[in-house]
Amino acid sequence: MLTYERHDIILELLRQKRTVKLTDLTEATGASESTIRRDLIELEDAQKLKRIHGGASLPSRKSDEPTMLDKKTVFAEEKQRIGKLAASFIEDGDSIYLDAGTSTEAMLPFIEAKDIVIVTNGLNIVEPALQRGFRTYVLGGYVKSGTLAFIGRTAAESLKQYRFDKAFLGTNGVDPEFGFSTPDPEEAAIKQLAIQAAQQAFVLADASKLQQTSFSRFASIHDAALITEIKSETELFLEQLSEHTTIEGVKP
Amino acid sequence: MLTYERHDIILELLRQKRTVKLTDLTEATGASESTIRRDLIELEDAQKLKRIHGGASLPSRKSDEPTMLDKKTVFAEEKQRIGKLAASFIEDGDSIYLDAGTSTEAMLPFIEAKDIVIVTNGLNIVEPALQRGFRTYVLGGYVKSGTLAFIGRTAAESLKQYRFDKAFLGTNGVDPEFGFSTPDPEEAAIKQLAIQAAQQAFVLADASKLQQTSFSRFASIHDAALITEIKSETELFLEQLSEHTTIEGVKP
DNA sequence: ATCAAAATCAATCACTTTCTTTCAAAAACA
DNA sequence: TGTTTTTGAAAGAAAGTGATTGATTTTGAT
Repeated sequence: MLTYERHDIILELLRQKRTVKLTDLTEATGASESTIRRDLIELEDAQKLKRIHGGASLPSRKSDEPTMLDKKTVFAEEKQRIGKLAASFIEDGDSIYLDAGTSTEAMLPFIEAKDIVIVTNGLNIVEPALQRGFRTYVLGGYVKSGTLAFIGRTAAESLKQYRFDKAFLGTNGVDPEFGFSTPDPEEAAIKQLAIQAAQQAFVLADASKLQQTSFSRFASIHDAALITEIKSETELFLEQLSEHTTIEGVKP
Repeated sequence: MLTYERHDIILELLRQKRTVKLTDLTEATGASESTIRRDLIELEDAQKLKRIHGGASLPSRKSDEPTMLDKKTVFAEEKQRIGKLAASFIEDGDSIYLDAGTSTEAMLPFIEAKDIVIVTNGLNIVEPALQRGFRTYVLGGYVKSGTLAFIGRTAAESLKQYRFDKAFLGTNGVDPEFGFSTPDPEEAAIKQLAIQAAQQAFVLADASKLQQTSFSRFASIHDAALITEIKSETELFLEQLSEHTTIEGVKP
């Protein structure tokens, strides 16, 4: 087997799994440990991966230390661009639903429309919304500690009292066939009801959510418009997706 | 398992739950306590989390807003004493209602009862309640920007779904004839309903609220027990009042 | 408040796994 | 064939792991 074939196998496995064990690589390639180790050293020199005890992982973007911090800020900037785009769809006098989550929270600073009414199931939405002077209503119900979202029967009942011009939702997965999905079935149920109560529905998704599926589906692709960021690595996927729904994309 | 995978699991659990116990992590990862401890030390060095006795928590964000903090410290000690006394009435398995406001919020750190359910109409109550691991439900409805209280028709409707062992309420006025009162009629309405839905009702009042009346009455003196602090200047008033209702007082 | 019991922690040891270094055999190339 | 490159194996070094011990902190009861 040629050297570069092994390298390709290693990098491909790494892309799939984010971290790989040395034994995974020896099995996948049929080469000995020594050989794989030498491959890893070469690939690390080429900055294609980072060697860790027991295997390898994807390289950290910048100098080793502020990995997480960078990730957060980069992530935050993407969320803000998506939030700004989403906010631009809100018009004066609209009644809107804002799902719990950081994506929808990022919309608030960019909302310029006047006299709007906000309904939300997200604890994190309430304070920023009030601070900006919006009339704000919340669904009641059980508070899920992880996402600070109101879920359950009471939340669903509350939702039936409202009709929205627009609903904005977060998601954990976007897939052409499975549609939009999220890990918690209870949260999915609320999202579903919110979409039903809205004339227009928008799903906000950063690039990491594309081509993913999560446990509970809450809408099919054509039930809501997708608001996301167009990156080179997702461009093809989004193009295919655009046959099934509206896509509003910003470029970084 | 690779070290990095464990680290990811730890951080993910932490994001979900805000605080994690060591035993949670050993179960989730299958690693020993020693290993998890070492992981936590590494992650703390990397500022990814803060180690606490028994586990880990998210690193403290930014310092709290000075205005709110200042406001709290002024009345903090009296409120805490009252809160502690009020919390002592809560028993294992109770379902309790906590009114919006700082007085009731001050109870939370002192609640020792297990398996309680908390229902509240106060945004400020939710996060501290979740942080202490209580099952928490909120009323829905309109959010009043001043007090961060949920009020209005929806809140009232939500309230009808619950029955409480005990309800704890704030007040702006305590008067032998006019009873307990508060400036906002909408908030008064919610308080009234909460008292009706509870087997026992407690009103928390610091000394500044005694011998005061406010615009909207929500209960007469004998509808609820009063929890307050006995100071020399209010001693006489409280003695007179004790003919009409139960008074639970702490001394400074 | 004070004390004892329980839980949690830090430090250490023995053991396992993984890593580096080294060397010789196999493969590739001229 | 002779030379270079690649490969696999082996030995000692380094790192990671789990269990144990005694110290520290927290909890509960008096």
